[in-house]
Amino acid sequence: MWLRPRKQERQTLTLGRIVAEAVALLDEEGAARLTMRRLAERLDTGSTTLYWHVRTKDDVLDLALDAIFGEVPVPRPGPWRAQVSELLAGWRATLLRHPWSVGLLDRPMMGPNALGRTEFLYATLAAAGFSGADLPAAAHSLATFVTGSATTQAGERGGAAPPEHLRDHPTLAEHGLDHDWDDTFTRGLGYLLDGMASRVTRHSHGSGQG
Amino acid sequence: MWLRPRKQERQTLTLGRIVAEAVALLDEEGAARLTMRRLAERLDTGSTTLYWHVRTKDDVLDLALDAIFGEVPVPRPGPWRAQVSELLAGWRATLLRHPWSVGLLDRPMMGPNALGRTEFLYATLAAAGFSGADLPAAAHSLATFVTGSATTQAGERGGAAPPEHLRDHPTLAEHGLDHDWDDTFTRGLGYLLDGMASRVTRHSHGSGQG
DNA sequence: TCTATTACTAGACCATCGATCCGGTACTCG
DNA sequence: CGAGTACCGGATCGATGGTCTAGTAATAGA
Repeated sequence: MWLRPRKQERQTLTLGRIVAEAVALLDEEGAARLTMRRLAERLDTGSTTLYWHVRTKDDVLDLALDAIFGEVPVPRPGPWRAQVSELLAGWRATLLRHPWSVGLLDRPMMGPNALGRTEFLYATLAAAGFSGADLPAAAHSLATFVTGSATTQAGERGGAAPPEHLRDHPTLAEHGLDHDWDDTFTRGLGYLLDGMASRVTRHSHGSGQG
Repeated sequence: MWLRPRKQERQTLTLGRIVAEAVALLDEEGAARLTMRRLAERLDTGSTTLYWHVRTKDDVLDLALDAIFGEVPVPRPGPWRAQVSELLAGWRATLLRHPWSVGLLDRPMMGPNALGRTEFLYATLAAAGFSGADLPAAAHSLATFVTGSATTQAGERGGAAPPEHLRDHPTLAEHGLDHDWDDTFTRGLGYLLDGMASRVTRHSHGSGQG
């Protein structure tokens, strides 16, 4: 009776609390150790209760993924190239801050936070002069570039390749092992933006088809 | 007695057969339904037996992923831009032909087939004039581009976003919903290669630092 | 021909997982 | 006060990844 916790002291379970705790658990222990039971335990409740707020475990993952997209700052107005660079840098930082996220990058990202950033990207590029087929191509190229880059970097951790394999791959062994990931990202993004910029300046009056 | 299968008729279990059957199972039913038991059943053996040839289920996945990389054709000699385009087109086609693969693209890809393609990419770019920090940057940009592009496309399947969400995202709604994935890929790769080409022609005598 | 060793197979089993059944509790509205 | 509703959770189900341990077929050595 007296041991029974008073309802008012105990925070009521909300979907927001579930998602926040899921992100914390994922950050601390990784995707493989996210369990409905463990998540419920951290929320001081039974695993069954979670299913009142959520339909499946996949829902939790979708929600958690979109939640961290909310951390990506949306740049203030400015030159389109600076805006894009800033958005992508923040995006990449968020993905790397939550390494479990890269394992979830398959699956449609249709949450409000993800859609908001994508909309910003589209709008920025449209304002910069991209139109027709160039607009989705440019937007997807950039989005693809961040997610792919973060995926590669986050997956690479844990030691280099065994020497036996690398003996047959001289160029790879010489340049590919340890390198500055930040520089690689910035430099690669530079290539992409350079190519995009030359396209938009040359074709600012319309969109090419081939 | 007579029902007992003769040993000679029954094919002996090899790691190669396991991997081949795993790829077939993944192709047919997807990653979620790959089970050691189900895989064993298809091979007409017990699930325990698989663990003699393989340490964990993750091993099977690593092996299967590298196996399909073996399907990616390595281009014959030619201009570097054509070689890169051909390699990436084949790479992308393979990933899309085995949609489960994009969910495995986190995790280090250190199998012989993956390393071989990466080595080819490095070597081609090195021969094209990329050096210093530009070499890993260019190679990673391209690898990142294919994997990210295939991931986005394979994950997007299954219907567009609910209209309620899209109402707040006009630019996205207008251009982003249905588009030609092949064209988007080719065009985006064009941006990237354009940017890379201008870099290598201008700096063919050395590598820049900024 | 007997025996020891090696390569391989598999049934029973364990802890754990996602998800559900069904019985509760507490608050609200009439 | 009584009925309805939003929320909670113990027990449980089927399935999973992986191990223990007992086995079998084939070969090598004497």
